[in-house]
Amino acid sequence: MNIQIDYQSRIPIYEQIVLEVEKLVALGILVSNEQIPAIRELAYNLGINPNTVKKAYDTLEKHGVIISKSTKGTYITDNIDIVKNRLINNIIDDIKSKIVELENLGLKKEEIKKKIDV
Amino acid sequence: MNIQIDYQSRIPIYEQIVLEVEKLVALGILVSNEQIPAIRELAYNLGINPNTVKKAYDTLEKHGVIISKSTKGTYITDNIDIVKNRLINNIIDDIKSKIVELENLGLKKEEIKKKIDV
DNA sequence: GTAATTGTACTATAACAGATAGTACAAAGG
DNA sequence: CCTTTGTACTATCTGTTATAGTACAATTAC
Repeated sequence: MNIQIDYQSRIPIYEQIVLEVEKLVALGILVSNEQIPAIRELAYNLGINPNTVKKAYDTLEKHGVIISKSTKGTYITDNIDIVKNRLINNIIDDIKSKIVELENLGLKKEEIKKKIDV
Repeated sequence: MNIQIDYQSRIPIYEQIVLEVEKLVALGILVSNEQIPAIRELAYNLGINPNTVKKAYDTLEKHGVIISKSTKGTYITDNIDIVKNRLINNIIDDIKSKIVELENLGLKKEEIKKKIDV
């Protein structure tokens, strides 16, 4: 599993793992029912502590992205579409709120459209 | 100076002050050469430590938003337009990168346009 | 069988950024 | 003088993040 961590980032490592896995799922790189690396394995590969990976996996399970099957490993949920849609909607909402910010600063929709070139 | 701080936010207080002041400047609520509250005064009003406000003011001065005049107080720069334009460009860049994210997730420009309703 | 691997669950500690507390100084202005 | 201003320290506290280490039960592989 190819995950990129920025150790200088303000975003905690465990949360970067969450975001990266969700992105890989949304991109279709990780598919339904696929097994993802064991906690200790991913920790070793990233050069970080297993507890940190565990924390990320716990969050991902709470988000409904993965399912841990006790001694059998951890797997991607079979409901990828929900994950993808949630991700897309979050981004859309971000964009919308930023457009409102721009409007508050006096920009008209036409100017915004021109600047962001949609 | 009406500043809103979210003490639960992950964004540090001093940085929230920076963002809020820059927003007030961009909105035209704070105008060129206007004096802003003394460090101790704003700290008292917000119920926080003067050192925290000092850190925010230092950052704002580095950003070219305010100028401190030793014992005479602290003032808004006379070059508000630069501050405003920088703020706008930052938001635009944010939006652009999020649009790229959406495209990577398979959305076409037309779909994006429809969803964000620009 | 048994050794290795899996997720899980702890406790303890370290490291870091952010925030607070307190003190002090020089300069300006009334 | 006294107050207010920005500035400059040191020390400490706090909460989050991350590490270290250990242990256990269940499954898998050989």
